[in-house]
Amino acid sequence: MISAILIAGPTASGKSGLALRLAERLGGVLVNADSMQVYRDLAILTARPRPDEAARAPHFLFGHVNGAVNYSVGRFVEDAAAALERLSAERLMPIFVGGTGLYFKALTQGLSDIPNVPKALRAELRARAESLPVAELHAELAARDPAMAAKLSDPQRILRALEVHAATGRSLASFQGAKRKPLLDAQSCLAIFLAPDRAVLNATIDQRFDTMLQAGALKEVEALRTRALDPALPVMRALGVPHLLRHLEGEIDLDAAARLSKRDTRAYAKRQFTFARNQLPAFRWAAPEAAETAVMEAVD
RNA sequence: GCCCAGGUAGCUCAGUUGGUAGAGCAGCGGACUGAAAAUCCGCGUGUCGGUGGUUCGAUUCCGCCCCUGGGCA
Repeated sequence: MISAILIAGPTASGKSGLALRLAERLGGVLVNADSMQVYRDLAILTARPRPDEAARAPHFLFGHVNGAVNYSVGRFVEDAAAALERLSAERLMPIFVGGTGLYFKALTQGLSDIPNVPKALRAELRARAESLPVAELHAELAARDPAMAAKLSDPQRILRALEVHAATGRSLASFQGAKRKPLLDAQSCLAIFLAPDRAVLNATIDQRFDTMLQAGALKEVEALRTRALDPALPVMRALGVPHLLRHLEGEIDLDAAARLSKRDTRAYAKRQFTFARNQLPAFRWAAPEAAETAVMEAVD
C-alpha cells in the first residue's frame, strides 16, 4: 500500500502538471515541496500553479509564506508534518511535488533536531560576517568548533555552524549525528524523479522564462522592490529576481536580464540532477512522457 | 570574374618569430542538515577549412582548392 507519491525533478520538467493529473485520477492532494513556491510574493516567477489549476485539486503549502520571512527546511518539515496529519485523518493521498531536493531528502531521510537560533543573534552574526573575509570566518570557526571547520569551506555553511555554536555552545556536528525519524518511509512511497532530456529541458526553460515575462513577472518583481526587503532573504534570490531587479534599477536591459536569468535557471536544473543522482537514491528516474503511466501502474 | 578580410573548442575570439594551442561565455562532473531557485569545489571538450609543397618537424611559411563576409564590376 502506497502512503504517498513524491514527484521531484528539475525545474520546467512538468512536475506540477503530472501531479495535478494524478491528483485528479487518484483523488489526491498536492503538497508543495518547493522552497520558492511557498512565497506569496512570487506566483508567476516561481511557476506556482495558477488559480484555475489549483481549483482542480486541493493544494497545500503553496504561497502561504510572506516574502519577508526566511523560510527553511526546518519549517518545511513542520508544515509537511501538519499537512500529512490532516491528509491521513481524511484518508487522502498526499502527492508531494517540487524541485527542492533537500526537502525531499528531509522528508524521506529525516532532519536533525537543532534548536532554533535566536533571530537577533543570527542577524548580528550575519551583519558582522559581511565585512569579514571567508578565511577569517573559517579561522573563527576552527577555534570554536574544529570538527565543523574541518569539513567546511563555504561561507554560508561556516556561518550556520558559527551561529549554532553561538546559540548552543555545541558543535553543529554533534546535532547532525542524530536524525529524527523521517516523516515518510521511503519504502512505502512512490518516488519519481522526472528526468527530461537535457537539451529539451534547456529549450523549455528558455521558452518558459519568456512566457513568464509576458505573464507579468516584471510586475511581481517591481512589487517586491517596493517592499524594500533585505536582499539576503530567499525570496530576493529566486531565479530571475536579481537580474530583473537590476533591470528595474536601470543597470541592464530586459534582454540581458532575461538571458542571465535563463542561464542561472539552466545551471540550477543541472544542480537538481546532481542532487537527485547522489542524494535521493530512493527516487526512480522517469521520462516525463512515461511517468504518468508508470505511476498509475504502480498504484494499482 | 577580380580585389580585400576571415576560416582555430558548442559560440565569440586570442595565439604559435615553425616544436600538434588558450581565454571568456556556454557545457560537463561533484559537495550538500533550518537561506538549498542558496552556497561552494573541480574539468578544456580541438583533423587549428581541405589538399599538395618546403622542412627533422607545418595549425603557423608557400601554391592550389573550398567556404563565409565585404567591396568593385
